[in-house]
Amino acid sequence: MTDDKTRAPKRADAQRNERNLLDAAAKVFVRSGVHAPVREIAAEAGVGMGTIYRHFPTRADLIIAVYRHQVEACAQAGPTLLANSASPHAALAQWVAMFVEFVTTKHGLATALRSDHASFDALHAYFLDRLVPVCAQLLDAAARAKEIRADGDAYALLRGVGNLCIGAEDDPRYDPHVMIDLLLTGLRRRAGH
Amino acid sequence: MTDDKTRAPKRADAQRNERNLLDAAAKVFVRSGVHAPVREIAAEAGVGMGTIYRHFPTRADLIIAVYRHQVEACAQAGPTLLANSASPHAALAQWVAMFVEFVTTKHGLATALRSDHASFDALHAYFLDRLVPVCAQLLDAAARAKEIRADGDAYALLRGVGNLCIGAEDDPRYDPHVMIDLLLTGLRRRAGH
DNA sequence: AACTATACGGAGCCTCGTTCCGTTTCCGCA
DNA sequence: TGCGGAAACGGAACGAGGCTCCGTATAGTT
Repeated sequence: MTDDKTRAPKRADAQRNERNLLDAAAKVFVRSGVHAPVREIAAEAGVGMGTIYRHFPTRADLIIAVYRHQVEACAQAGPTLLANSASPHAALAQWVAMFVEFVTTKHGLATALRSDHASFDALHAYFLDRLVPVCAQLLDAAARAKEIRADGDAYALLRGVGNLCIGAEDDPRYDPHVMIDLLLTGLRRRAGH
Repeated sequence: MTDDKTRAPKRADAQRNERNLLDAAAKVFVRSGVHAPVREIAAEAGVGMGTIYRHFPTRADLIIAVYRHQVEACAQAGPTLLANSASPHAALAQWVAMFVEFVTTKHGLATALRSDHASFDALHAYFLDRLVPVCAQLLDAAARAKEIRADGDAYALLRGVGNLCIGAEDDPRYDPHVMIDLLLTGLRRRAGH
């Protein structure tokens, strides 16, 4: 699926700069959050701003590149958890917790995921494309095991959980885990039904 | 509680401008959302920008002033619903629905409520100060009626519900009501416990 | 070594928030 | 009625940040 050999091998300096940029961005995201000024990232990497925009036309592209590994890991954890957990619902809960951990750990990622600004469309699309199927699989398994209602919607659930993570880091009074537990509990089939 | 007579009656033109500004802001918020440029609001009202900042030092102040009526209505609806509903949980659900309706109806209000930007602190504070006690009262009544778990936290619930409303208007695939139902269901005491 | 496609850097333009201050307007008082 | 000064006004101007554009530098090729 990737394009290692497909077309136009990049020049050596371009490849080097791309790596530098990724490292620099990762560092800056930790320091100043995902919304750090473009200039700051360029400075950290020691390149001009033209370079940053050439490699990553939108901020979303850069964020995606920086966090790709973790998103992939999260996606792959789905089936693994399903195989190794006591029940599908437990797997779902663990997987959601993993997602929450990831999202809340990065300054402002949750907010960026929900930004309405057009330039973040690619970010939404990537996260959703990659994770909704995994979530759907977990939901499905839990539904088949009669542990949850059958009408769970993976897309909405992921959106909801992502939303619930917003503001987690700068508000000690608000703990998204509690709300997310409530959500997953609500999803559960009642004993009597 | 208001300061009609308390101090320094404003000049007639100042009062007039404040009204104009409120009307203009309301109109602009509908047209362009709560994040519309300050210049646009000033232009709509036919005043300079200095004027807008003099009356409403921060955007939050303006938003609060524009929506004060509705927030008050929402706050007052709490006790009324409690008195007139079949059960406290039903009242809670209705009240939350009312809040959701209000928040999702205004372009970007939900997002603004969760913006981490310092200038919106007043907005958070106002909404929370006004509505958390009402929510707590409903939660309390429901807990006393043994309809829900006793550990419900009004602050967290309101935050969570507000968060779940984010992105409702520009994503037809995401319906906050479903997620909020799940949340309230999760809050419910299980039959067996 | 010469040549050219690539890539680079950062000045510059744009939008938007916010401030500042010279000008205008209101209104109590003589 | 006319004046003086406090209260308001308006918008130019400044700073911060996003994004573009193009003259310059260089890797890779012949």
